[in-house]
Amino acid sequence: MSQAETKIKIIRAAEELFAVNGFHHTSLRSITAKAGVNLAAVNYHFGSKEALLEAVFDQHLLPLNEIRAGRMRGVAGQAAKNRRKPQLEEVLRSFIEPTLALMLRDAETGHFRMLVGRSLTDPDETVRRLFLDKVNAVLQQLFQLLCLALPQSSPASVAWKTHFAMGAMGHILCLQGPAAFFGAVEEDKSVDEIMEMLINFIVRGMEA
Amino acid sequence: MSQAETKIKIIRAAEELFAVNGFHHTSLRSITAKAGVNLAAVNYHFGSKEALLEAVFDQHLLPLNEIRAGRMRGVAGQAAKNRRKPQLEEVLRSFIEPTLALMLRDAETGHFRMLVGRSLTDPDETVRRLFLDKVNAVLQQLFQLLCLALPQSSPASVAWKTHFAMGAMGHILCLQGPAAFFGAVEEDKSVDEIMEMLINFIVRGMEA
DNA sequence: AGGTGTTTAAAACAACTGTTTGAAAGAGGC
DNA sequence: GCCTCTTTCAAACAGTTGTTTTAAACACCT
Repeated sequence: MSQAETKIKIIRAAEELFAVNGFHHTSLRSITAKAGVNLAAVNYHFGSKEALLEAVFDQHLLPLNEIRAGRMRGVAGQAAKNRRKPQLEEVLRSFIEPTLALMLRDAETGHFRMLVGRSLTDPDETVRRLFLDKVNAVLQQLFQLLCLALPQSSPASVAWKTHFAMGAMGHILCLQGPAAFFGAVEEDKSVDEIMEMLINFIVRGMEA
Repeated sequence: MSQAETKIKIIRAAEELFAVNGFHHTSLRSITAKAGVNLAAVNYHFGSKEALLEAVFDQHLLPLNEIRAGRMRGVAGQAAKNRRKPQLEEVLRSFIEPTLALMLRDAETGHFRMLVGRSLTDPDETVRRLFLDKVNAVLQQLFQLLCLALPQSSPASVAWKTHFAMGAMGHILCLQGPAAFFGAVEEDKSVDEIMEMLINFIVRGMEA
């Protein structure tokens, strides 16, 4: 088995187990068993359990950050060229659409969705820091753009509204399988419908 | 030392450590060390670590649930008496105000705030279930009331909007200390200002 | 083929976990 | 005083964790 194969098998297994059981609740033994590799392979290929988590993050987050940053630059550029402020909905779409497209649309990354949702508020400081460092730059970019889109709001207000928005988005990423929290009523919505509802919810909320 | 004293000292120490480090990252040894009691005291007085977590939840959640349920019944009763639908903002206030009043106002329970915020999406199924079982009834009550307040929305839509709202509220409960995420701009807001912003955000979002 | 560097394998390591034990100390009634 | 019940204590238990170690297997080049 080639080096790349083993690493990929480990990452795949780790992604699922980290997402479902959490980082700390997942043992290297369960990862390597699921991946069909030897226990020592993780430390050989990645160095440590924590470095493995970082590899899982990077695999999806690095490309996603590229896309989000690109779209946000596009929105900012268009606004600057036309000498007007960026549209609130445009700004939010440039961040949310790529995020949820990756997280919700693709069945393959369904597990990664939960991992991201929980990493925002993981009880473990290590996990939180690792994740936040990966997305900090793009979050700052989003905040700057929102300040331009909402010139009548103070930066402090925009900051809190951004927190509300992140909370709303992050929470639905955490939901397990068919989310039957309030009866079974949530199920009869498509992913796109949910995303449109979320964007609408946040736009109206931020305009307030 | 009386039995009650020891139990209270353990609960206090556990509340803080569970909130800051998470349930699984907190060892019984660190709890008993902080509380100044013997290691075996937890299992003697509570039976298990999990039962201790439940005791921490109950101490704050049982009274809080009473208050929330009472206020929501009040709103529902007034609406029924006047033969009109309940006001959306009234409904949300009856749930959010008691919650945030307990969580944010009281410095003593600042730790419990984080514990609640994280329990909603804790990676550990045990913690999540334990918490959700404690708040499930009042969440269902909230959902029913929101359906009445938003008759033009389908139950499925209301369910998702409720998820968004819970996410926004839960997320700000998780924030650590002075939340300096986007510069240091979040700090110059009082707790009441934040709560009003949050209610406003959710009301507008749900009306959409 | 032979040698070289990389990858796997099983076992052991040291540290930590929640829980249990059995004896010691304490409290309260008579 | 003594007796009984409750509470504390230090020690040990059994299990799991991430990480190392040492040797074997493999792949690849000359």
